[in-house]
Amino acid sequence: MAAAEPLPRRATITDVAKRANVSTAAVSKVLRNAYGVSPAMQERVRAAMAELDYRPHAAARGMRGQTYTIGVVIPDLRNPFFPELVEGVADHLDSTDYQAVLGPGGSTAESQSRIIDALIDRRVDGLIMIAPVLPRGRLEQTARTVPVVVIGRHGKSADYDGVVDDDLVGAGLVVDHLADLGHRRIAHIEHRDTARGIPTTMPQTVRAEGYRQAMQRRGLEAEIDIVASTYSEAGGYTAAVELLARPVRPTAIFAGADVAAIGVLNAVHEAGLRIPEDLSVAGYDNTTVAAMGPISLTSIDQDGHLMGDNAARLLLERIERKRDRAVLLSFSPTLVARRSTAAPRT
Amino acid sequence: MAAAEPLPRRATITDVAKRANVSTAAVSKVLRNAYGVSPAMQERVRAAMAELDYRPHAAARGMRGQTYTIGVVIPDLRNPFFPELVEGVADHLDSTDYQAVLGPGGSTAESQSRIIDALIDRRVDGLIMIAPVLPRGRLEQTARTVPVVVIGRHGKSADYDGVVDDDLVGAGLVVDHLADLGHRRIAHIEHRDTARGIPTTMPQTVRAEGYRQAMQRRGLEAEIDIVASTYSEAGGYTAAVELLARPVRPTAIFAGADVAAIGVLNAVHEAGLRIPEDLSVAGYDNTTVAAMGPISLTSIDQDGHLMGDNAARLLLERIERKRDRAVLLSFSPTLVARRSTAAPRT
DNA sequence: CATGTTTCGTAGAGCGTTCTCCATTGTTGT
DNA sequence: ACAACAATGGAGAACGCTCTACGAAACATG
Repeated sequence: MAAAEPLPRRATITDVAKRANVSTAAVSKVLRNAYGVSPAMQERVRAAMAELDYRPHAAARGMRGQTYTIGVVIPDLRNPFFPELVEGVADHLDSTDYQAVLGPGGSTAESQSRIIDALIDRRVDGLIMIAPVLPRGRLEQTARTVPVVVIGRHGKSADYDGVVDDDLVGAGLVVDHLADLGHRRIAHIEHRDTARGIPTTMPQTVRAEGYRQAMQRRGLEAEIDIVASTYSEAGGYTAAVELLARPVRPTAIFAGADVAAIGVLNAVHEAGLRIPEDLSVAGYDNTTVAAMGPISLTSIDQDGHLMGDNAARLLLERIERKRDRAVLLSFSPTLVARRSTAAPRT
Repeated sequence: MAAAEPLPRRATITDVAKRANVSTAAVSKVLRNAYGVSPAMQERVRAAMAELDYRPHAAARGMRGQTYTIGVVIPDLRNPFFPELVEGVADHLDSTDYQAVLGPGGSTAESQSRIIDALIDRRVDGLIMIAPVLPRGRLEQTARTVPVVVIGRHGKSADYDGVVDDDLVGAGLVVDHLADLGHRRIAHIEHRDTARGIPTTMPQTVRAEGYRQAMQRRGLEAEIDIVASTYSEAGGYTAAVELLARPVRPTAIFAGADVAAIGVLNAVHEAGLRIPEDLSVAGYDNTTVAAMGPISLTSIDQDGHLMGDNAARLLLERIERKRDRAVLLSFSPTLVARRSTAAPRT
């Protein structure tokens, strides 16, 4: 509307300094609320910043100090559990000067590596990695360059902090729930990574192990039946097809992830069987889909918001050097029973 | 492993220059493949970069030149359509020097505004905004500061480019599909924003208008029945409850978004009605949930990948000043018929 | 009143790039 | 042979901020 806005250039620290009749150093101090500035000067500088609508230039700050930017590496935007984590992180950071930025990581080690480098090139102050598939060595090497918190990898490390769901317990909850209902032939669908390495620390491995231990605990070791597939709709589908073709069918299927459970549902549907009358199905992650009426999937709920919140807290502690030892936080999940599980027909 | 890595400091342009026995200016030229570099020097510099494992420092580049970073503002990570767009953007950028970074925007104008500022403070070269809820003025003001492409807002602007799905056509496809099946009482669930402003350019408004026009075209203007609610599971649920309580029930419900359709499914389920025998339900967006066996929702598919790809292309054109006029690309959606729609019972 | 001790404020050198000149070549035209 | 010009490489000033010194007060101490 206005005819001539002569120079819509952004105000810099120099502009503010001129306006307030102080040095740029002084303005910088106010900005970082560093030591050595009188209330009077505080006031003047803040006023000048407000008048000029000044916002510090994060990239420029980064050249010497911090960027106040946290990079979050997220492998798969489609996984409905991850937004929960991100929201937890973002909410925590809202009360600080830091800002989260997401790097779309992709699901391969190469693409995740690329994104991590890209974020470091952009000088993030710290990195939160959600379920990274990187080899441990790469993780630790990165963690020595920049503060890192890893979400969803078990194994402890001296170089980074960790936040995990106790998948061992979670898998146990499912088995107990099904066994309590009277099931004995409880099968499990596991995610078997074709890639090399990182065996025991990934959630899928721990979930399978939890299933195994719980089956033993309940005296069902003879019924242990694990199908290796992938945590995806297609993976769940093929695994279910395989299980349904067994001479003696399982009466319950525990899929290691909700997405896979959906695939199971599809297969069961196609086979003309009914849930839960003919077969009980349980998932893991308690994603929003699980709660949907027509699906109503029994699942394990992890408090993603809480986990994200804690990850952010740990990272800030690390960035601000308030703590020297590495930490691994483990959160206990809970079971949410829905209509996809019931007592087996006798 | 190695006992003494004395200085794991990152290599800078100066290190490369020293190593190759040239000036930093020369290295910079190679980096930007600018004019005035002999093949011999090219070679030497590239070798030095490789040996030192040098990666340019995006933040520092930004001080004078570009950061090669594209900000993508995404309002809701839970919306399963958005990852499609992001993937399209990321794939396009993969073949360039640019890198996408996501800003978790939130669904309010304030939070989106904050994120946009935060990204600009971090000196992104351009911004892709996914379905922003900002007032048009704010959008254009931002667009005058930094190159912008907006996805999912109809209205044309001189200051930014746009990429949209032709929601008018999409809504028409649904009505035609249902009318062809023999339905007459086709109700529509609209997202009515409580916030002020931005009326005609938002997708929801266009979808409702498309519904209206199509109903007229099919001679069903007397049956037009729009319930204002929100595009969410809860919103779809309450709207459906309202519709099912009508003295004369609709035989088909066209929810403006898949999430809302899920809510409808829940309500119908609870009411003890069957789909599609008692009621046909259609959604919009063809999210992954729609395809799931137990849900099998007829929906409108937009090619998110293609839209994201084009948004990235437009943005790069704008950043590199290859084009002066603003552009609005409109993509035609297609209908995906599934089991949630069928002929009404006579 | 000379001497410490705080407290407040500024100068000015970086941080890792880009980019505008400018200097030095070698090549061409006359 | 000499100007004119293209091609190549480098010097050095930005960019917007932080941060280490250091100076100048103001105050307390003996």
